[in-house]
Amino acid sequence: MLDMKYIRENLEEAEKRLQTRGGSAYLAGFRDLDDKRRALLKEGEALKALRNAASEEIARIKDKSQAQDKILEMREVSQKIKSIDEELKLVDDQLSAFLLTVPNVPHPATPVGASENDNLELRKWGKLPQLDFTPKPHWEIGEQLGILDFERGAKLTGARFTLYRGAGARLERALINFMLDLHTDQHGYTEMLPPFMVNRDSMTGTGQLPKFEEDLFKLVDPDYLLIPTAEVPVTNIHRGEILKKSDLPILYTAYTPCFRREAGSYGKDTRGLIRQHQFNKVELVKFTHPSESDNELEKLTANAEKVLQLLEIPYRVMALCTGDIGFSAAKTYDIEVWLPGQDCYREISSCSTFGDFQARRANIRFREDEKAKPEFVHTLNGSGLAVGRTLVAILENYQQADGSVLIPAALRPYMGGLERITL
RNA sequence: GGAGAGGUGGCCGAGCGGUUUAAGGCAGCGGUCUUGAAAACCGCCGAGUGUAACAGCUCCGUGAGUUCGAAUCUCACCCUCUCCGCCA
Repeated sequence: MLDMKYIRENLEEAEKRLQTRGGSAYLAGFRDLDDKRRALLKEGEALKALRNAASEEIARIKDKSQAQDKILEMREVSQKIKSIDEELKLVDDQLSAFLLTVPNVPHPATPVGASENDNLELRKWGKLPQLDFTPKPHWEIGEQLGILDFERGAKLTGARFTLYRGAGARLERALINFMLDLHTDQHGYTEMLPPFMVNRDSMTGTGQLPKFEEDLFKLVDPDYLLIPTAEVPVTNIHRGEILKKSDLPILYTAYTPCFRREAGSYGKDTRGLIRQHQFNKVELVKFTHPSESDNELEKLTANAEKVLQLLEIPYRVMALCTGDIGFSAAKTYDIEVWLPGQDCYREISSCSTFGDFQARRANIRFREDEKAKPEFVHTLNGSGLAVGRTLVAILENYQQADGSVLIPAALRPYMGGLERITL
């Protein structure tokens, strides 16, 4: 959520910056609602002050029959207050509902552009594998080795669900442990294991609600929603809290499955593991001092990159442009991994800073010093990494001419010493 | 699922219709004293909104209601704890 005061005082600038995302008239209607709200507030408060003073007076009069005039007068004032409050609540609800649907203002460093074609490539890492045979896509490798079963996944649930088997299941689990160990032991993150379903307040805090409900899986009876990313429960850990400045930055990592409806992506990536309704991810989340968030985004991205470096898989880092960043994000780096079986780079991690956008929604604050007023922290998060897509990258980059797949050296201890997956 | 108890400021905890601007304590901050520390004593010490600064207004789990006036009374919901049942 944007700062109302900022919008009020910088309406044109805010609108202009928002429009670099590609839409138009993001803030239309704000001025009217805001003026109306403030007028009602002022009127109501004046009447309440009057009533409070009169109530005190009535309290002091011992013989209440002497106070009848005042009481009758206040009865009318209270009626007036009630109707103003009702109207105010209506306007208030409209205004906050409106503000919750306005996306974040892009960071000044986010390159301006209309679509993913305008994203900037910042750096490349690793050598693309030179294969003396035609590389296969991971779904063929996985099916041939008997470690990925797409048909039975569909039988058990439906499209975009996959059954992992044997060394495939083990590899997924090895990757989860490998990533968590790296981030906790080497990068200073504290491991969390949060609930996989959350309430509406949590989804609103990070920005999934109210605008993106159709992307979420919902439970029927308690009104809970399955998390689309660990970002939601982990960022909401500190919802409504005032943190100690000395505790910042707070670094959390968490493994969770992620559940996404993928509404609107019918026919996209229908083969293989790339786009599933349920996938595993190890997430990195930070709560930082506002002055440190830019730095911390660089570090967080480097932490995610480290996973691919240790696995020795080539990748590149992209700076997303204003037209391609997510609703809550101010600035985003995508890490794209090389997939020889598909002859392209695919997103495997998305690392973002949200500025105070989520902190304002979720009311997460800190104090500059003991006596200072609380201020909003900055929140950041990134995949470290998407596990299923990492498994895809291993299958495609480490595939051999005979159909087997080598296990990256860093992962072998997590695979019981297994060096190669064969039929 | 059944029965009971309870949700008050960073924490503990009083208050159950009108000097409550939420008692008191702990923690925290500042000071006196001290070589220094501790102890003792004194002062400050929730959040939001608003103002040049005051003032004003709102907030005692959430929402509705009764009343001139609600932390306090009524109703609904949420959450926590205890016991019973069931259960990995």
